Amino acid sequence: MGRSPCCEKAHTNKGAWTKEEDDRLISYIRAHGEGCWRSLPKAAGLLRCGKSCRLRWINYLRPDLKRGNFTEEEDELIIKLHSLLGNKWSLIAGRLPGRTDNEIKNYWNTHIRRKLLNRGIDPATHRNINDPSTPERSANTNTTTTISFGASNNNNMNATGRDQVEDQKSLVRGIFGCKVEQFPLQEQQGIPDLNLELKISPPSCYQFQQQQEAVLKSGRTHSPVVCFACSLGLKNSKDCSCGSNGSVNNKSVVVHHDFLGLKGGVLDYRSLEMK
DNA sequence: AAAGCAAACAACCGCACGCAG
DNA sequence: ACTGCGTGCGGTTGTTTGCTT
Repeated sequence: MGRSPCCEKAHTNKGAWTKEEDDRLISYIRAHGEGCWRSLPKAAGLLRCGKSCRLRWINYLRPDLKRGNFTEEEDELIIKLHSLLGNKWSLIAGRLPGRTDNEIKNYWNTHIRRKLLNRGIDPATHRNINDPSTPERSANTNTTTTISFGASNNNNMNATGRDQVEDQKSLVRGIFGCKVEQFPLQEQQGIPDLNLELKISPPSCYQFQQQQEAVLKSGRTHSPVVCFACSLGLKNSKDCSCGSNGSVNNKSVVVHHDFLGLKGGVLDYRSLEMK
């Protein structure tokens, strides 16, 4: 038996939303909050599918949306993030406050794709179109692309390969706000591949302890120490090694790492694939 | 002014996933 | 373990808008 349809299609409106429908939806959500989209249309007196209501609210009616043109900085950030994440529009949107995945997706398809093509860059692979060594990588495939930083030590690598590795390192520095060289153990042992399916694993407790110890040894009282669990909004979780009050042994101050540039849990961590 | 075309935007659709029963 | 529900995501399609001829 198939699953039941999300709504009774025969009795729902489709197409563009009217001002009246918008007002009804806004006032209902203001009064009752988001959630239970399936029952919302009936409760709000709307002849719409719940999914349609959700989409309308998330993409156009939410009060925290930033409307208007994308800035040059936003353009470049989207390009960077897309090169790292592929068509994970919701993840990219999480890095751009006030922008929605749908908006970014449309903007990508109408503006940025052409912009990259004009630069001679393949928007799917982010590599030079004329470079024959470019590996095929479609954003729609399920293939996993890995960035192997360890390969940077390979003396046999050609100049293009080294450039690409440096680009990738630079990209990770830019996006994640850290230097690859900050993880000496990983350098020694060969840095594990960065899985572009974004299966991000928190750094080991050992790394965090090492940072703490270094701070304590240095005698600095306000040296920033990163807690990755907190950076993901997982305060007080079992993976949180800093404590929720932001202090470590009453000596150093933990700076909740600006993971993907989202301070203070702006990003709903559930949208990150933590595997 | 009108037709044709392309770009931009809004919305829909199907699928996948997490969760509760 | 299985099933159904609710929700979110990404791809695609439909509509509107603006430009060119």
